[in-house]
Formats: sequence, structure tokens, C-alpha cells
Amino acid sequence: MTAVGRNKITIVDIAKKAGVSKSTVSLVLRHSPLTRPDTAEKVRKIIDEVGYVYNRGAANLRKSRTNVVGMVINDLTNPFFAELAVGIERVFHAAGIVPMIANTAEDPIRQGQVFKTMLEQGVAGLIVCPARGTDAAAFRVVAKSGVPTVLAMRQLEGSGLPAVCPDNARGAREATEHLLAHGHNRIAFLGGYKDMAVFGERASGYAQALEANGIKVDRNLVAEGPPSRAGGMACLAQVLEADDAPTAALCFNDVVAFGAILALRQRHIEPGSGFAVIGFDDVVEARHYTPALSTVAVDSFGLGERAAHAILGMIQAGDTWAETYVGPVELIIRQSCGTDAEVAA
Amino acid sequence: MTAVGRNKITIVDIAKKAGVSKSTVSLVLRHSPLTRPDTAEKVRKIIDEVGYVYNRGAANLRKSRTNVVGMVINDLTNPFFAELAVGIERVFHAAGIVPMIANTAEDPIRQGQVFKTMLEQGVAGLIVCPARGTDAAAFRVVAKSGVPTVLAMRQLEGSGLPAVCPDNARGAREATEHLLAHGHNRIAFLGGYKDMAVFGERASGYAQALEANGIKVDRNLVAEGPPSRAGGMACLAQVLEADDAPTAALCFNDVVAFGAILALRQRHIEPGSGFAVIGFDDVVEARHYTPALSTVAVDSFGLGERAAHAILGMIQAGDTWAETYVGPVELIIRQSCGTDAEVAA
DNA sequence: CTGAAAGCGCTTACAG
DNA sequence: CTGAAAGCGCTTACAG
Repeated sequence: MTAVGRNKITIVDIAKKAGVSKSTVSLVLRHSPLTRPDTAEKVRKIIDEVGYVYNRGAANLRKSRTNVVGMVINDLTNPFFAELAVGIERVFHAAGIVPMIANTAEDPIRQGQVFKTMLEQGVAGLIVCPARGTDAAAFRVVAKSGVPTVLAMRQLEGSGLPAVCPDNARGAREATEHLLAHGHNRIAFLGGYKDMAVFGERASGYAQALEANGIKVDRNLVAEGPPSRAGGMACLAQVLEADDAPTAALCFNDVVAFGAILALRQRHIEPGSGFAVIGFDDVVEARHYTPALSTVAVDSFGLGERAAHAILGMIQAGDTWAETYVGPVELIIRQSCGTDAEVAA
Repeated sequence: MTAVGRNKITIVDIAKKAGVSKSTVSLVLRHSPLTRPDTAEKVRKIIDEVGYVYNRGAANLRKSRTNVVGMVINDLTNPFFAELAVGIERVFHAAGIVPMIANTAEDPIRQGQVFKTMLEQGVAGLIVCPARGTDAAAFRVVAKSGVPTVLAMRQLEGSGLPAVCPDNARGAREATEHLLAHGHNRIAFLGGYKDMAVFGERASGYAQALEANGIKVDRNLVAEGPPSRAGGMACLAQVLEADDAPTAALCFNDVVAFGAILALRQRHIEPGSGFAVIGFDDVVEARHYTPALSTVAVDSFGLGERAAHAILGMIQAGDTWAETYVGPVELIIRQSCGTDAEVAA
């Protein structure tokens, strides 16, 4: 009953105290121009006094519409996604919509549960970074519900869903070309798994560059593994065992590159001059690493903002579709690939 | 009207198709033992067929109770908080409650807005890592609402709120003592600001250890600054200008320590042998850094789980209070302080 | 400019 | 075991 001090003041309580009807209170609450200024002020004063808190759930039910959109993220511990989330949050906040963040930890089962929960909460839209191994069928539930959805970081063939993602193929291609232009022709690709978001695109950019230069992809130089430091170390070790060992590596992401550098050090190979490594993402640590990591920068904040705007547009237009957006990438040359200006000088 | 393909199937639709009342459907939905198995099965089949999605908002309104708890985090881009969030999420998920994560980006204004939004959403509980400069008054709104609240990472004097946090003072004290025991008596404290969560506790542990050894805190050796790599670099530079320069530093957190190490390198001082540095938190990068970072480990996952359990208890017991929990810390000696076994050997 | 009435989609006693 | 009725706290036409 007396719900533990929980205050259960509603608009009818306010109405009673103010001597108006609850309709009027509702109008005041929503800053309608239909109320007389002095009435509004009187009501507002009482609202403050009694510490009324608006029940948005009740309003949502009545309006059959909600101000929350779900963000389904595959790995919240990856700083990259945290940055994406921050970009998204910023635009949502300005639009008065509240993001509900959930982490799937790369688990499609968990992701399915998260979708269900989000739908039950009545989200107005969904931004999802698909978990590893997700296929288009996973989105059937959400498609059926008609909730506007945009994919982030990865397109999903067959899903028909709009996506906001960096130009992974181009980034990988440019990085590989840079390495080729500097005399490397045994170039490895390290880390990540085929069934992972973005792996396909980055690996294909790598392959394109190689083939455009008449080099066939050597499967011994492509090492799959966890997208972690440990994974990077293992992949580098594996690739160094090839008959004709590589002299450079493009990594699935920066974290893998950090691992690869560590593994080089253990073998007393100098990262940069002794073996070129390039990462992907340009996380904040990249520039401060020793050696500073050459990498492909993707604009995570910008991508987040884009995704948020796409969803906003879909919600407001009542449309179920948006344009897929492929964001810019930029190859940033620092020390780890041994070709930066300083070294060249 | 035809809300863009949004399916608006409700329990009464299900009831109609199944030839039962909506009460029965509701019972089935909540796995009540009050329905006959065959009725339940029939209803369930229809639910699947038509792609019904439960409207949790409506249920919440009716029950005057919600299954969402808010997590208010001061800096989502700090990997430490992401880990905390993951720990929290895990236990919530098992309990069928859904976390709503919001980032305040260390802004008390923003934090105030977030509180308001969370309350309006009718959260059943709140876990908050206070933004920089938050004082007890900021919690008046939430206290008034009676929503169970636990602080994470930091106690707030005067708030009367239970907290879940690592033993910062002890961690800082032990780290400082370790440095003292190894012959350092000019020890700096680097990074963070007085008005930040945890600064006070960590700095006081540092001061305690010093004073217990008859050393007065030299204000020239305490450098405040942003808790970032850049901040660490700047703080180290500042402290090195003291008349009687330090030979060691305890850092506000690991990220600051990384910056300090960078700054040492720039000056051709070898971190470890030439100048001892110890961090705080033990983020994943710490063990992989060059040199591997000595630091005070705090159990972020464990802390997250504790906080979640505390809230769960409060919600279920209908209580508004829980015990403050101070989690264990552990000094981990690696290379950066020059006193590890390998170096000593 | 303001009030009375209906209804959003559920759950909860209360009868049967 | 099942159904009819009331109600959670709002908003939305509709009168006045």
C-alpha cells in the first residue's frame, strides 16, 4: 500500500489542489498554448511544491508511442563502441528521446533476448551492432514489429536493413596499397573471424589491393583469431611460421595490432623498421602506443550521430527505411609501419 | 491509423481467436498455474502465430511497478566503467530486469536531466557513478521519489546513500608503502581533480602512508590534472620541475600512469629503473603495456555484481537501504615500478 | 480557455 | 479453471 515512501502523486492530485481539471494539468505539462498563463503558472507551482513526477509510461500507453530507442551493442568493453554510443546519445538527448543501451557480448542468443525485451518495452526505434554470427533471420522479429531499425558498423546482406558503417573495404585496400608501395609483398592479414561483423569487408579490401598488384592471397598469411591483444599475438606467431614469412601485416583492428606488436617485441623484431604493422579504427590509444600505431581511422562519433539521425528521420517520417551511409576512412601513418616521414627522413 | 505496419495485436485479439477471455490470456502469459494445460497451449500457439508482442509498459502501469533499473555512468568511454556495466548487466539479466544505461559525461547538469528522465520512466532502482563535482543535494529528487539507489565507485558524505566501491584509500596506501619500502622518499601523486569521484580517497591513502613514515606531503609533488593520458604527461612534467624532484609516482588511475610513462620516455628516463610508476584500476591494457604497469587492481566485475545485488535486494525487500560495501584491492607489481622480481633478480 | 468522458493494454481481485 | 469489471496515469477529441 504505502509503497515505501514512493510518492504516487498523479495529475488528478495536482488538479484537485489547483482547482482545475486533470485535462488542464495535462495541457500545462505539455506546454500547450491552450492554457491561460496564470492558470499554467498556478499549476506549475503546485507541481514543484509537491514533487510530482510525470509518469511517462502512462503517457506512452495512451499515445501508443514511446520516446525510447534501443541501442544493441555487441561489445561494450570495446572503446570503439563506447564512442559510437556517446555520439548516438548526444543527438538523441537533444531530440528528447532516451536511449536504452544493451550489450549482447557477441552472443546471438543473448541478442535475440535483447530484441524481445526492447520490443516489449515498446522502443520507437532500434540501432544495432550485430553480434558475431548474426544472420538476417535474426531480424525477422523486429521486422515484423515494424520498428524502424538501422544497423551500425555492418551491413547485413538479405536483411534489407539500412546501415551506417565505415568504408571498411576501402580502408583496408588503402592500407594494403601503402604497404605494397613501400616494397612489402608478403603482407599478412591478422585477427578476427569470418563470421564477425566487418571481417569480410576488411579482408576483401586487403585481397583487392593484393590482386590489383598481381599478388595472389596466400592463405597462410591470413590468420583468424580473437579480436583481442592475445589474438593478435597468436595470429602473428602463426603467420611467422609460413615458409615465406611476411614482412608486414594489416590487422583486423587496433587491439589486434597492439597484440601483434607485443609478439614482435618478444621475438626481438622491431615493430616499424623490422616489420610493418597497420591497425584499424584509430582508437585513442593508437597515437600513444610505442611505437605509435599506423591505422585506418573511422569516425566513430560521426557514425553514431549519423545512425541517430537516420533513426530519428524514420521515426518522425513514419517511414521504415533510410539510406545506407558509408562513412569516410582515413589512413593515418605513424611509426608502426616504418614508412612515416620521420623514419624516411 | 495503420501505424506503418506496426502490429497492434493485444491480448484481446488473442483472446478472441482462442475463444477465451483476456484474463485467461494474461494468466497464460505469466505462466500462471491457474490455467488448464490444453487451454494454455492453445493460447500460446496463437500467440506465436500472430507474432504478438507483450506490452510491458501497459503491464507496468497496471502493476505500478517496473522492471527497469537505471545505470547512470559518469564516463562510458572509460573501459573501467564499461566493465562495471557488464557485471551489473549480467545479474540483472538473470533477474529479468532490464538496465537502462545513460552517460553523464562528468556533467552534473546532464546528470540532473538523466535523473529526471529515469524517474519519469519509472525505474525500480538506480545505480549511479556520480559525475565530477556532484554533491549530496543532487540526489534530493531521487531520494524524494523513494527509488532505491546505490552509489557505485564513490561514497557521498551527507547523502546517506549506500555505496559499492573499492577500498581506494587502502590501495593507495599499500602502493605508496611499497614505494617507500623500496627506498623512494620523494613520491608524487599524479592526476585527477579534488572534486572528482575517488580522488579524495586515493590521495588520502597516499598521504597516510607518507605520514606514517614521517614524511610530510609536499604539495609540489601533488599535481592535479585530467584523468587522461595527456593529463598524466602534463602532471609528470609539472612535478619534475620541483626543486627536489621525485623518483616515483602513484597515479590517480592507469590511464594517467600511461601518460606519465610516455612523458618519462620523452625525457629519456627509463620507466621502472629510472623512475617508478604505479597506476590504479588494473585495466586490461595494464599488463600489456611497455613496461607492464604496476597497479592497484580493483575488481570491477565483482563491484558491478555487488551493486546489482544490492539494488535487487532493496527492490525485492521493498527496503530503501543497503549496506555499503567496500571491495578488495590488490597491489600488482609488474615492471613499471622497478621492483618486480625479474628486475630484482 | 477548461471540463467530462473514453480509452491506451494490461493485471487484479472477485464471482462463478 | 475461467470470465466480467475496475483501474493503473495519462492524452485526446468533443463540448461548452
